[in-house]
Amino acid sequence: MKHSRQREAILEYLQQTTSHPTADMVYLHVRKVIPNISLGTVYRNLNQLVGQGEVLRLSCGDDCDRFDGTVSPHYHFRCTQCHEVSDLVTDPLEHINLIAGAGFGGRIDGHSVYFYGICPDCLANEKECKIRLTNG
Amino acid sequence: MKHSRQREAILEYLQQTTSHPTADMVYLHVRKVIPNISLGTVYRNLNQLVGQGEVLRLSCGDDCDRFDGTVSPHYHFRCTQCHEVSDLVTDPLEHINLIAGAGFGGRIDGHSVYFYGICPDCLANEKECKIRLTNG
DNA sequence: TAAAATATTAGTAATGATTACTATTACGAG
DNA sequence: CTCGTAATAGTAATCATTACTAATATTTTA
Repeated sequence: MKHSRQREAILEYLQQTTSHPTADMVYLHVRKVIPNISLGTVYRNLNQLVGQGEVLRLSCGDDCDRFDGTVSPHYHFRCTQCHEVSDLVTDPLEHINLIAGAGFGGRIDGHSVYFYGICPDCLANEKECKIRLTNG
Repeated sequence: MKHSRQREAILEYLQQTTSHPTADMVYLHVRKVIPNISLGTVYRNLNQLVGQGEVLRLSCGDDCDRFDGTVSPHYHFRCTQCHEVSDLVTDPLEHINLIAGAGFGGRIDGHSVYFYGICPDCLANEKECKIRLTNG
């Protein structure tokens, strides 16, 4: 399917960043290229791209959704301290669909996994704090 | 911790139902016992119960959160057709924390998994439809 | 016990992400 | 080019959730 200029710019940004921006962050960035694009257009095109499987929607329990231009199977990690969402390099766990499907009357098409904990940066800061508390 | 009458009623309802109600559904049910309870009170107490680990919050990418009074480890399935959320009887997959943690600089505290697909009921209806389409 | 301190509430207003709407603009087929 | 369709910008509306406040309930303390 051919993309409009606006949709193309949104997709390009998502494919080129490793962050997992919210709709608002996408809006702010794409405005640098198309200054008068509207937020509604961003939402509409994000939904369309998700529907076509060209973009992933991440709902990790934050107040707002995030979007990911990398559609190959991978998992996500959310820091419970800074709320940053990052990719996790792990082999896909396709077998868990089978485990879950055993004895289930329905059809399992897939799964999404969100790991949570403290990210490397916050962990470093935490340690730093403890050292500071101990020494001072 | 001692619960107020309102919080007790909310917790009781969540522990006794196998559905995974939204805050609004909790509100509607608890109103049968405490008719003038306010929606804000429901939200405030749900947040408090979640914070204390007495209730789970489910964020499966629906527009609104759902709540679960069963806190022992288990997984959830969301039907992409009727949007119903149900429990899935499966062994906990604790080992995937280790798999994911390999080579990751941060600390992984846990994970949440949502399976999706077609639930038994919708699957039955779908088949029925196809039969009907074929025959008529 | 009663008075004072604290916690919780009902009700309502505010917030913020997302969607709906509408008049206008871009664009491909004939 | 001209018509018809699709997409847009801008704005208003929606809906889940949170914030606020004056009033009520509960606990503490004397």
